[in-house]
Amino acid sequence: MAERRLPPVVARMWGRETSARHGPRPSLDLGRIVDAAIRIADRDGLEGVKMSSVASEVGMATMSLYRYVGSKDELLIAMADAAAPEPPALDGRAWRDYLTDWTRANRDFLLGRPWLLALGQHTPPAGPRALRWLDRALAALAGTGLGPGERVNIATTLTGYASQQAALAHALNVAAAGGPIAGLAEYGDILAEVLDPATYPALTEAVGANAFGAGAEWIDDADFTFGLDLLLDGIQALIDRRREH
Amino acid sequence: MAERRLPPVVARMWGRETSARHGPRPSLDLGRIVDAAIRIADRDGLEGVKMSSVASEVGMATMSLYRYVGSKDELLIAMADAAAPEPPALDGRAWRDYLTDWTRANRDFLLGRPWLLALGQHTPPAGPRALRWLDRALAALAGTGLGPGERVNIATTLTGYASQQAALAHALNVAAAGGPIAGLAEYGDILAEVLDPATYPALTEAVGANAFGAGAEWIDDADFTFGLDLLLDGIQALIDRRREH
DNA sequence: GAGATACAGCGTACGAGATACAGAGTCCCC
DNA sequence: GGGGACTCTGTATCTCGTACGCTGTATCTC
Repeated sequence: MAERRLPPVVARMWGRETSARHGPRPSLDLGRIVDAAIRIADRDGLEGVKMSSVASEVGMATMSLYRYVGSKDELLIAMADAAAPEPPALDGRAWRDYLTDWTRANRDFLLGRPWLLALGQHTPPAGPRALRWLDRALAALAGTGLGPGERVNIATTLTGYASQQAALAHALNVAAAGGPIAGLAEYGDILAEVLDPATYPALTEAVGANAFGAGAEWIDDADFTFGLDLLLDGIQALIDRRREH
Repeated sequence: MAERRLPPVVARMWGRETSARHGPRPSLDLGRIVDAAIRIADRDGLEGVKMSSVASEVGMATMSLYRYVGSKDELLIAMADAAAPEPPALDGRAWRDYLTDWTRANRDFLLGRPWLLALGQHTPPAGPRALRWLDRALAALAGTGLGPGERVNIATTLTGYASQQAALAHALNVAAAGGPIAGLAEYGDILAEVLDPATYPALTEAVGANAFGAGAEWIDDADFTFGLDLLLDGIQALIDRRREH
């Protein structure tokens, strides 16, 4: 088992720059580069983020970025963390109240920066922002009598729920704005055109009942709340079970 | 509002090949190409899927593929659909029984083909396989008195839950196998090294309590079932509410 | 002070990979 | 039996990420 170190960017995200002993001082820092990259992603989407475009945004040569990031993937990791806002303040609220707010805020910032969804979190959270989110959720669950592992588990599940909902809502927004499929109504039309009722009986019926037509319930805020309440109810049940034990 | 057609691959996925009137018959079909691509992805991961590697897998020149797919992205869309197995058979089971099975099967095939997770479903399902999955879930909910939109919504939520869980489990597997972060224990060590207790009080405590150490509860099958039951309980509650109305 | 040295910034070059284009062969249709 | 659409393919191009090495500079050592 080889010895593992922090991925270099992660170290830099925490300000653990190896203090230079010799040579000129760096004229930039990771933060400025990441901010520039985020600005570009907000404006042009993730495909606009190229090493060259980021470099010119900060006014440096392309290769200069590699003094700070090691690879484009590392830059993306740093972006994923820095693009999140600060988590909502706990303010002594009860766990359920707070976590509702927390999860909604989580979904909302993903919707505001949809390129975060395309990034896909393939790594456990290790940046300062992401860990601050995790910390607040754990703090909210402090008085519940749940074990530390359970609390982490819950926070993770809620994060997953938030990004799932964000991805869904975003897919719809894209569709409505004229993506490959124009919108829900179009989607229903396409299905109707293509479906064989023998192979897809239930779906055919749903299409016939206009489940995909305009005004159909799909994912909106009521759905978000509904699903979230399911999860929170379950957590409540778990707390109760632990308490009587 | 411009007229929308099916994305070209989708049409081909449904066998809507524009029947050739002149010229030589195609020596391949989309299915063979997609199968080859899936074989490569299973063996070498998603990075192994290049137009050139797929082409040589089917024994054709790279550019020949473009007679069938239009672009690499289209190929990926077709792969995403074809890589799913058939959904479990309903066999007259009750909705809850079936959907439990359905959701688990959904998670499992994602775990068996982790590159599907990296693909990220940015489009609503439109392939034959994906729609068969949707159809079966809708069928399972047929007798419940829920509206068509609600049923679709439920199926979507469960799919999301399955992929969320799969992504989580896969991230852990990668970590355990020596990804950028070696495993949970290492993760805890790293956090311990980096955290400032003043800014991350609850997290620090969790790390201290070994929430990330070996043997900590995280995501395993019990967690999957637990979360799933939460959702299903909620669905049951919704059904009951609709019934009394 | 006067090197020595490590490190910042950057120009150039290379390599991978997707895809545009054009030519050559093939087969259906009239 | 000729025309034209359609298939297959080689070559060329374009976009990007990034390795390498040079140049200058600021700090350290003596």
